[in-house]
Amino acid sequence: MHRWSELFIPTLREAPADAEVASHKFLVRAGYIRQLAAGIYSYLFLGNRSFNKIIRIVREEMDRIGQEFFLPALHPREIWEASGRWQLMGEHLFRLKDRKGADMCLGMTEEEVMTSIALKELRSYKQLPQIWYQIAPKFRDEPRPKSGLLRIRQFMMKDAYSFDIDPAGLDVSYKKHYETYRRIFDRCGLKYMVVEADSGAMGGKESHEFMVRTPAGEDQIVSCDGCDYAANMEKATSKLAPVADLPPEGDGQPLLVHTPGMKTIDDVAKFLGTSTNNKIKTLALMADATDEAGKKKSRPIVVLMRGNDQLNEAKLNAAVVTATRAMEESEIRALFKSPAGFLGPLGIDWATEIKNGDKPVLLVDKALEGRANLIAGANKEDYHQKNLTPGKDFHPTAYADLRAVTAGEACPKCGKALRIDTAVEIGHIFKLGYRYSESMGLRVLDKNGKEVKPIMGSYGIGIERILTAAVEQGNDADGFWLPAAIAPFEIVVAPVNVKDETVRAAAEDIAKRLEAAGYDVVLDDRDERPGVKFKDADLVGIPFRITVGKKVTEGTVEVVQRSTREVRDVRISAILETFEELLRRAG
RNA sequence: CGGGGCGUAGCGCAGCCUGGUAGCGCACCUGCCUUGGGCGCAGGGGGUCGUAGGUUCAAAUCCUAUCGCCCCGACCA
Repeated sequence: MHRWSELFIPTLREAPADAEVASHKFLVRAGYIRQLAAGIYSYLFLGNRSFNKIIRIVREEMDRIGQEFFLPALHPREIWEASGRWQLMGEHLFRLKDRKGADMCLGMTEEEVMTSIALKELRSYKQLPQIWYQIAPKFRDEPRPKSGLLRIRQFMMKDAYSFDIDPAGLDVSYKKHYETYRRIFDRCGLKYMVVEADSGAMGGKESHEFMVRTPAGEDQIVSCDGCDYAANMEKATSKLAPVADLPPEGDGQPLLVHTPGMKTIDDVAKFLGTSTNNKIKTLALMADATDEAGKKKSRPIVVLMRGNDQLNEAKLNAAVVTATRAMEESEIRALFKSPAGFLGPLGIDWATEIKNGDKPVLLVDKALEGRANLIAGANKEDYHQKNLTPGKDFHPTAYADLRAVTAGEACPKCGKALRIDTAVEIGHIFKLGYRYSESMGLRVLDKNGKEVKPIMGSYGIGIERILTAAVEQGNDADGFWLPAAIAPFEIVVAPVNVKDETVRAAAEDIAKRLEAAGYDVVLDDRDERPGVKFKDADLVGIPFRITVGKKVTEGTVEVVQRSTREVRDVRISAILETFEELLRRAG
């Protein structure tokens, strides 16, 4: 039996000054965690108990679809070199040397190790499909660890990898994970959304993120209350209200207009008496790269958008497959022959495709596709152009969805108003495709004895993010409450006065019986005043409290539900039935 | 990496401007008292003032460097 008086549960009255978000404050105050360094935390008794319960759920569900491995955290450089990520990951990868001077790194994810096992061992289509997973620490040298356990440098991750003979097989493995993830997060008692996501630098096609809404989160999620549409901002779209085009002026050819000193979209629209949505916003960006010879070369990326739309950088990065930065004044003048404020698409020899070629890229947001008689800068100080029609007066390298969705716009599925929330990502599944089997040379023989590349999927769950999200999801001024399935204890039994023998014995008896019935119980047998015990019980995340007080003489105790603070008097003789109802049936 | 803030006892803070040998609350220890929401009284222990160097008779305090932590941004499989 767990007796509080013998346990190390260092609760604090005050949160550390450097904690900002609720989960950080409370996990420290409740004695779950202590910080060792930026983004590195120790889990104490309560934290570790909760952690292990989460892991057990993840393991039970993953065992239904896959096989658990345990892979090294310490990796040789070679396998990362082979996948191309020794370079790609840059400073994010923790690197070190062994005594012989050989380069090593700490695993930030395990595609390389899993694939290297697969490539040595998998020979035949008969061995596929495979789903291999592990639950193990991951290391990422984050430029800015933050918000307690939300973004840390060492964390526990369940990572799984699937190998299939063909895309149809991958669809099956993907779906299995999708369903398994739902079961895991349901069992963990989280309220979450599944959103369409950008697959990021990992490549691949289909991708879903499992998100929990909380102001502490780092991701922006667009969702619809009217239907099941939900997507990451990086991917979200909306049904835009149509904008009336201006009538052509004069002969309909591009028309130079004098706009002295009018540099901003608003200035120009007001000056010309039109809506900002008939004005083109021209964004001058630059993509830096190094060529084979190691020489730096930059390629201009110019983006055109509706006047009052905002660019979503993740969408842009996905479209051009590289990071971009704003152009410097000198670069603007070199390309446009004009100062900023009067930029436009005319008079520049744009590339005809994004890939290859050194010519500047003109990307036009889809919201401008099919529009006519727009207004843009004339690439001449104090002048703009009217009557500009994309495809007629200038030719975009490509059209792409680049605009950031804003709250209140119409859902692309059902048309209701979209909402935008911040959320924390607790899981991510995506179809990797052939990236690693390609780069690392994974091949098996198919039915016809022909060598084929298996297709892979990759699936991750952040263990501490489940805990963090649960705390963010259930807390108040006094502390937090975890779903019973992941709480360190389900019930705390609090005798109001341990010096009162009747009370003490009754509490002891109740705790024993509940424990015998299979509940995780802690008996707060400390010789403390009731207030101290109640405050601690409220703080530490245990979903139920049994208060054993004077009413024991009448055969009654109080059962308090932490989340609602609902109190009910329960006959001691009926205590097991009560929790049967409260915990077992509630799941 | 750019911008900002902070390092003084386990936690929260004051002292620094104007240099004079470190203080408050909570926590902790002992005793008494109390027992349905962090009780009361009395006594007590604990600090290289992040680190290094400098100025000075004297540095938590002034100067320089450095390390660490937090926040905003950039970044984020």
